[in-house]
Amino acid sequence: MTTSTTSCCPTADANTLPPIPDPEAIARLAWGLAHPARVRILQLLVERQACICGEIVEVMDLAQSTISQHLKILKEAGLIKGEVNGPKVCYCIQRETLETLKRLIGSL
Amino acid sequence: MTTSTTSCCPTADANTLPPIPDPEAIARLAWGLAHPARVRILQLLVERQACICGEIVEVMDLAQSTISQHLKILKEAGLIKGEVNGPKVCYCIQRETLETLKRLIGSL
DNA sequence: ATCGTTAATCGTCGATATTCGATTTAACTG
DNA sequence: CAGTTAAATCGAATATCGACGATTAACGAT
Repeated sequence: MTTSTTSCCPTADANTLPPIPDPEAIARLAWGLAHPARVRILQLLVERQACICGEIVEVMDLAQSTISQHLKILKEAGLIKGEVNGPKVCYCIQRETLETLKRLIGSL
Repeated sequence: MTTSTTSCCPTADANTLPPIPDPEAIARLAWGLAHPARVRILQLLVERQACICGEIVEVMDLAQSTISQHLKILKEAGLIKGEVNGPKVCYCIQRETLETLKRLIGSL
């Protein structure tokens, strides 16, 4: 990475200057948290280990289609993943992405 | 806080169950980072210690008015503050808010 | 195969974001 | 005071979001 002109400082810059993270990557993840309903869903999924879509709908007085839309956004951001279980879908946090987000925010 | 019916568990819940952070507070801050241009501005302000508005405009090919708008949003979110310096305005990160954001995200 | 349940998708509406050029405001300079 | 520079604000066009009800799709059970 960086370059292949390895004459000087072969590993230094890679280690000492963590490249500035892609603003789009941060924005994309932050966007997942940029709505109270989505934050609440994430909090729910953290509180319980996982959660059926229907339970989320019950807790959060918003229409089922609206919740589904938010779940889609969270899924596209990679913040959650859903596992089909018969006619139900069980959602849970995608831990790695959440850690990535924390690390990226931490870089600021 | 909590309530004033102090009969049982006077301090326990406040200390052992860090209350679930207000989703709106998280969303409001995350919203500030939910656009690549705003992330880049924040990165600029971290990289340099502070930055004149004009410098930001030069770096980031967007119209001056657009940058000004993003700066306004960041300021309203409390993520930056601007200090008038003659005809110029010098922007810098508002450290406390950024730390708050990190802490809130960390709570997930 | 049909029904009932669960979740995703579609279509629409109003609200809000994003961007720009043009104008205004503010402050220094000669 | 007139002129210059810097930044904010205005106004408008476009795009995207957020919400909902209605419909569709997927699956289990009878």
